[in-house]
Amino acid sequence: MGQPLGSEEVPRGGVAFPDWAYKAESSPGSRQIQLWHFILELLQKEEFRHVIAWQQGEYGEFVIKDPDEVARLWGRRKCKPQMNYDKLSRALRYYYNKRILHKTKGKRFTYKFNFSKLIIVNCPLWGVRLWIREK
DNA sequence: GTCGGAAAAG
DNA sequence: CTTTTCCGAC
Repeated sequence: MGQPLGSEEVPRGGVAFPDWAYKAESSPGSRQIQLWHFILELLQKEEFRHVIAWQQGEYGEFVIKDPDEVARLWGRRKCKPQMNYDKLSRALRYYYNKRILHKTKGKRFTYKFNFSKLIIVNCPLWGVRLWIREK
């Protein structure tokens, strides 16, 4: 009793807030939204389930069901009308070395977040769940 | 489709 | 630094 109302679930697991999860728009300077933020944003909304969705079975794995639409949405967000899946996927490929994503080989349009070093947390800034790196 | 080098933009 | 653009290779 007497617990403050309106407080969301607190992050589980002794969370630290390091690098890339917090590089949102609130970063010092002027950093734009990053692609993996955008992907996560789409993934959490039901209205985009026909465009991009989590793959059942493997946690962190997602399938782009409509590459053209994802590219269009991404292009709109970044004011890059000429965006297409070919370019978007190149940006995704740069994440391989950054250890944010990797490809699920053999599965079309399927990628996977590196949950080996990720942890789920509630992001108080957006009121959404984000994955951040475990420290 | 997917990969990754290279150059360029912001 | 991240992402965009272009593109040859597989």
